[in-house]
Amino acid sequence: MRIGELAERTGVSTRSLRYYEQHGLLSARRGPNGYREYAEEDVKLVAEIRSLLSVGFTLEDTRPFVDCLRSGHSSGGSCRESVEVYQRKIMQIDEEIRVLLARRAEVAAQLAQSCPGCFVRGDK
Amino acid sequence: MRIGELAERTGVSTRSLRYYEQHGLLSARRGPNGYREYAEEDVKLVAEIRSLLSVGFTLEDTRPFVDCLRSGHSSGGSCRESVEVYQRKIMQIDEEIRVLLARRAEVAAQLAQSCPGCFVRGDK
DNA sequence: CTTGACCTTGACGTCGGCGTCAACGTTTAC
DNA sequence: GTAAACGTTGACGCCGACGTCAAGGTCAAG
Repeated sequence: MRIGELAERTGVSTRSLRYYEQHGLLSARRGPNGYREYAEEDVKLVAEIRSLLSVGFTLEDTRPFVDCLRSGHSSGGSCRESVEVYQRKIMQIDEEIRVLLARRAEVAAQLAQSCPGCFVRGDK
Repeated sequence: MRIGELAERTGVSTRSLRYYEQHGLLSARRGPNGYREYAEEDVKLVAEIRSLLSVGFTLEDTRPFVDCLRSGHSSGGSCRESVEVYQRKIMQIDEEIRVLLARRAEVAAQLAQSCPGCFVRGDK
């Protein structure tokens, strides 16, 4: 299939598909006219990439998952490196949450000081 | 005082001070040689800006606080508009936290599926 | 007088994941 | 045959808060 069809079937722009290829996450045979030719499996690769991006992974983070799928595994997450990325990511998210909670408290404290009568939904 | 001294006293780069001025948050008299001349109060203005930036405010967000200080209030947060920004910001942080918690759960679930034996610190 | 520490404006680079346009070749439908 | 709908590469724009040159003017100390 060509890039337009892959784009339509995955709901991803052709620009993004070329971008992924440029970064080594996707690869395509080339037809005699220079057009990219994709295989069925590429639909799954793209789906995996988008799924990971949507939960905050960077493109780099998705690489082990893509490699994992390419190497024959049915799930992109079932390789050691993917699992490591999962774990790093969770720790990273936890850290971000900690930062946000601290900020939240700090801002709420400043608000309380500037405006003693004010309160915020969620505070007790 | 000139820009170098203000930079040193506030711990902010001269580049940042000029950037704040460019965006209307700081203003300076000009000496006969074209050099910026700052007043003592500007130290407080800069401190307020940095304090807010450090808890995740954008430069735009700091404007009401700066205006508030300039209009004579002793605290940048004691004006109506500042309070509104505080409240918007808290709601915004809460939303980000919600998003992160959802992502965290989603990633942890995928990890658990790909790697049934794996667990993450913080999960019970 | 000269060095060098200060100041000025202007403008490009950073980071990521693309959107969007340009300028062109190919295929498909009528 | 021709026009629309595809494909190609290349390159700039975006967002925010600056860092970092470049190319110059100003001023105090020796």
